[in-house]
Amino acid sequence: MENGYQQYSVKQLSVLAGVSIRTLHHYDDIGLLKPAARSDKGYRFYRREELFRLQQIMFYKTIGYGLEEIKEILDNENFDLITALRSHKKVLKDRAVHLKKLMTTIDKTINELKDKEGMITDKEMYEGFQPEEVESIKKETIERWPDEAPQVEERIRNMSKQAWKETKQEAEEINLWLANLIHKPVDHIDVQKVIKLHFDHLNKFYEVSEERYRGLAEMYLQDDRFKAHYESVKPGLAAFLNKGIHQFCDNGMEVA
Amino acid sequence: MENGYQQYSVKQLSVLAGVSIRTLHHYDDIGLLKPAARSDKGYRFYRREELFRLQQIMFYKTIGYGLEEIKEILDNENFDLITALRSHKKVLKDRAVHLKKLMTTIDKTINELKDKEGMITDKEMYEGFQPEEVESIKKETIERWPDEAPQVEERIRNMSKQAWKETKQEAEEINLWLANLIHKPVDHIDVQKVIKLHFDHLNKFYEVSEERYRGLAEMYLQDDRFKAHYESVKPGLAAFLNKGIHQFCDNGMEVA
DNA sequence: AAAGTGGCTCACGTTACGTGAGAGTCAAGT
DNA sequence: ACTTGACTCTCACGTAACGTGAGCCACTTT
Repeated sequence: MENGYQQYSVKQLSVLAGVSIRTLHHYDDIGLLKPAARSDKGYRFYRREELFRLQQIMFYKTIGYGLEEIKEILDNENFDLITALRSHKKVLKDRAVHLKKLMTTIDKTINELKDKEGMITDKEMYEGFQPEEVESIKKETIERWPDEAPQVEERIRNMSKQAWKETKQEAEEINLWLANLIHKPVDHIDVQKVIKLHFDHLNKFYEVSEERYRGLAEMYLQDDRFKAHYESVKPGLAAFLNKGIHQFCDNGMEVA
Repeated sequence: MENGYQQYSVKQLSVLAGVSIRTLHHYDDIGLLKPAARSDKGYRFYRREELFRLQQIMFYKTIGYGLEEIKEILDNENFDLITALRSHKKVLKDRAVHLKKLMTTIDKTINELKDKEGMITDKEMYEGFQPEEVESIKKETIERWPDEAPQVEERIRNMSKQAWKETKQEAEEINLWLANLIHKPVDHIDVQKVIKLHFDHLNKFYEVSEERYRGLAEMYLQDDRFKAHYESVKPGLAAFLNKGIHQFCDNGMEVA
C-alpha cells in the first residue's frame, strides 16, 4: 500500500487480464483468488501480488488444470513462482511440438483425399489428438521397456479422465516439490517422502523393481532428453533425483 | 460395405480415436455423428466416412468450436473436407506462434521476479492469454486504421463470449464458402451474397465505407500477410475476394 | 450353462462460469 | 441537492459436454 503499487477494481482487472467480472467473483467465492482488500461497501481491490497469482491461474488453466487442482497447487507451502513458470514454459514448448503432429495428420489426410487411399491408416487419422502427456508416456515406455508396453497401454486406457488428471497433477507436483527441496540432503525425510511419491507414481504405469528404479535413476542423468526435462524444471534436479532414488533404494524402498 | 471398408463398434472406435463411448452416444443423440448402421439389436457401426467426420469434429473441437456449431458447419452444403483441413492447419500454425507469445510472457515474468521490478508491466503479464483471433484483429486494425482502434477495442470488449464465438465462426464460414464458390464468376448471386456477409462481418468491428472496402480489397492482394492468409485457405482466393468486393461496390453495396 | 466382454438406454451429477435481476455506490455535471 | 452514467454487490437459474452408475440385453468362448 505504501510502496506505490496500483490497485485494481474488478472492472479494471477484467480488462487488464481479459477475464470476466463473473470469473473474478467466482474465484473469490471458491477461495482461488482473494482480493487484496474489500471496501466497507464490499468492493474488491486487487494488487500486484494478486496479479501474479491470477497469471498463474491462467497458465494452469491454459495447460488444462481444473480450478480446484490449481488452488491446491498454489496453496501448497512448497509452491515456488519461478519454478512453476519454468514448468509452464516446458509444457508450452511440448505443446507447440505437439501441434506439429496434428499438422502432419492434416497433411496425410489431405494426401489421402487427393491421391485416393493408402496414404493414411484409420489409426493415423487421429494422431495428435490425445494429450501430449499420454502420447509421450506411451512412446517413452515402448522405447525403454517394450515388454511393458501392453501393460502401460492397458492401464492408461482404463484410467478414468479424473484419475488421469490426478496422475498428471501428481507428476507435476512431484517435480515442483523436488525442485523446492533441492537444497536439502537427499536423505532428509521430506526429500524421501517425495521420492516415495515418485516411486508410487511410476507404479501406476507398470511394476517397478528396485533394480529398475535404480536403472531409471541413472537414465535421468545419462539420457539427454530426461536430463533436459528435469534441468528445465530446476538446474541440478536430475542429479538430485538420481541421488534421492539411490538413497530410497538403500533404505529398502521405504522412507526411513 | 462392398468396398472392403472396415467397420467399427463403439468400443473399437473409442479406442481408435481416443474418445469415450459416452461421447459417441452423445454425438449420435445430437445428430453430430450418426453411425453408418445400427443392428436390429441397436448396436452402432461406423465406417470410413464416419471416421473422416469424427476427425473433423475433433479438429473443430481442438480449435474451440462447440458441438452445435460444428454440426452446422459440417452439415452445410458448401462444406468441403480439403478446404476445411487447410483451414485447420492454418489455425494450428497460428496457435503455435501464439504459444511463443505466452513463453515470452513467462520469460519476462521470471526476469521481473529475479531482477526485481521494472521488467514487465501489469498489462504485459497477461500477454498471450487472449485468443489469437482477438489479438490479431486488434493488432491489424491498429496498424491499418489507428483512428479506428478505440472503436474496435470497445466493440471487442463488449462482445459477449457467445457473440464472439458466433463472429469467429462466421469469419471461418465466409472464407470456406468463398473458397467453394471460387469457380463461379464474381457477379454470381451466390458469390455476392457471401461478399455481403463479409461486408456485414467487418462492420461488426468498425464502420466500413465503400472507399475503405475497396481499399481493403486491394490490400488483400498487396499485403503479403493478407494474401498468404487467403491463399492458404484456397489458392486464388485473394484475387477472387478482391474482384468480388469491387463487384459488390459497383452494385451499390448491395446484392444485385 | 457360465463367464467374460461388449452393447443398449436412462438419468443424475459435474465444472466453470454466462446471464439476468434488483439494488446499492461513486463521481461528475447541472 | 438532484440526475446521470458507470460501476459494484449478491443471488440464482441455466448451459455445454459429457462422466458415471445402473439395469438389462447380446455375443463369443469355454
